[in-house]
Amino acid sequence: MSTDSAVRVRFAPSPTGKLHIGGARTAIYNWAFARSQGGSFILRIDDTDPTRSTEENTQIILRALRWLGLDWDEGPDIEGDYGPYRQTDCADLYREAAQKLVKEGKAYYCFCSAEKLARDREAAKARKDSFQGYPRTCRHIDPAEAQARVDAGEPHTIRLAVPEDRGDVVIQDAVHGEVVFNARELDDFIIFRSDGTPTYNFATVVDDARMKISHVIRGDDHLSNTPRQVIVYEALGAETPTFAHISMILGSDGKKLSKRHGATSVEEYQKEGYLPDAFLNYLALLGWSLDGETTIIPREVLAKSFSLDHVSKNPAIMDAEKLLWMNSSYMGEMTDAEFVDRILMPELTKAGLEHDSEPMHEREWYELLASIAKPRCKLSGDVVGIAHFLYEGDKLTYDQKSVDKNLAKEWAHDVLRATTDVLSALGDDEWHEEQIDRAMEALPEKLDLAKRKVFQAIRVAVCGNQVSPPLGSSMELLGKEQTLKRIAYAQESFTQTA
RNA sequence: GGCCCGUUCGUCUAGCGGUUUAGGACACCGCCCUCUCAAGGCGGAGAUCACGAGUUCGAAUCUCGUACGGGCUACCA
Repeated sequence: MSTDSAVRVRFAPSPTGKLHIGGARTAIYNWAFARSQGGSFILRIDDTDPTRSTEENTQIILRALRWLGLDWDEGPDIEGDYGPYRQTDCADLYREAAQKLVKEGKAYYCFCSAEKLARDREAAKARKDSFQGYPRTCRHIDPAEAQARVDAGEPHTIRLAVPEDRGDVVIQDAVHGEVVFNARELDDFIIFRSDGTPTYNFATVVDDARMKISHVIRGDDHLSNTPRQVIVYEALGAETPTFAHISMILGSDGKKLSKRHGATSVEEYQKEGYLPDAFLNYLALLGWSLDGETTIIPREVLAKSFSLDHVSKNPAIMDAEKLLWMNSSYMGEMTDAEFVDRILMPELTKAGLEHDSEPMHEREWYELLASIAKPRCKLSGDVVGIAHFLYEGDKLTYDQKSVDKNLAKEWAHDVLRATTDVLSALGDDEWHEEQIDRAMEALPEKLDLAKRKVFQAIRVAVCGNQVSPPLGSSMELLGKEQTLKRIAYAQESFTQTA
């Protein structure tokens, strides 16, 4: 535990791929923890592996984090007092730190080749030895001799000398509680590769210590690495932070999340039409709960009330259905105006139905459309399918099945004729949802037909499908002229005149 | 192989020794609303709390073991 009271947490992705769901949740927890504690959230790019890290991935990750609405206080693009914020810019720092440890006898040069080590490991495995790690061969080489071999250019790595008498490494994990490891089970692990680059367990600790990180919140896969890192902190003479290891996210079959489970990257969810707030809410709840009752948790509440002791220990299976529900729920909570600006216009424009420069209708028209589209959308793009019939003009596509079932009937002709009569009687200033509905109200009785028959016939005539938004509002949106035109066309083309 | 972690309705979870006939959410089913589709309202079904011992007057909650799943054991992160 840090004596420095300032809470500083970091999210440190390696840009070896896009930001996946698990990483996103780790970022969310770090961010929410920082915000709830009034601390700092730091973004660091852990790109020590030059062969797999790319600048493109870094940008994708940054973009995904911004989309999620996670703002960081220090990072590669926001210089703070603890830079650099990319590990590739820290090469000298790691080298100096490692050499200092060698000088102090806390680390040593190892000349064993990777091939030999692999062979030894295989042999130990074959013998079923209980200890299959590094036998500390080079630990006992005289320092002067080792230095001479290094100076002569002999390939070498640097290994940390785990203190013989270290005993138990006890970790007070904020989500798991006390976890005990025996230092004897730890190898003298490599902290510097023969190519002169630091390994993960070394680089992160150097950086976390340098950046005064107070809480390390990361995936469960690092729990077993933690004792190694604690040893590094101790060798460095740095204070160990509080650790919090969060569980993994699994696919629907309980296996590790992969492509065959569908979308795995944040980018894909964005493209599929999920709202950042809904996505954030869903992910936050996957392994954390506010009180066990509340499911809709706005980001401000998350940023205020997140706490590590409500983080669950067990792995969570990603539930796409619930995410979808969450998304529709967030859309439903928007005001019509918000829905128009954030969903409707962008989607209609993307679909080529509207153009940025000049909207085809008045603002009220879009807000009315928003009010009927909202409860019918699960994903942003769904509005296009709902609104499409309004943009088809005279070239409405009629669904054949709907026509067969509702228009190609003996009653349909009369229904449409009677509808035309009552609607024509409405003045232009009366062309509103309520008036339209009222005008058509008496039709079933007048025609002595079931409501369902009557309105479904009208629906198909006007919307082209037996499934559509409510008739009154649909007609209002369509306009009197277009509505009557469609009815006339349908009557002529599909109905049977006895 | 060794070490470490996890195990409450199908899924996410509440639960921190008695208030529990184990609560909520998604999904599912039914009813209501209704001109279709949604949304909404009401209700239902669904968990021998992985299993087995122990501690205790009392255990989903504490301890130990077993099983199953996962992680680490790399010159990956």
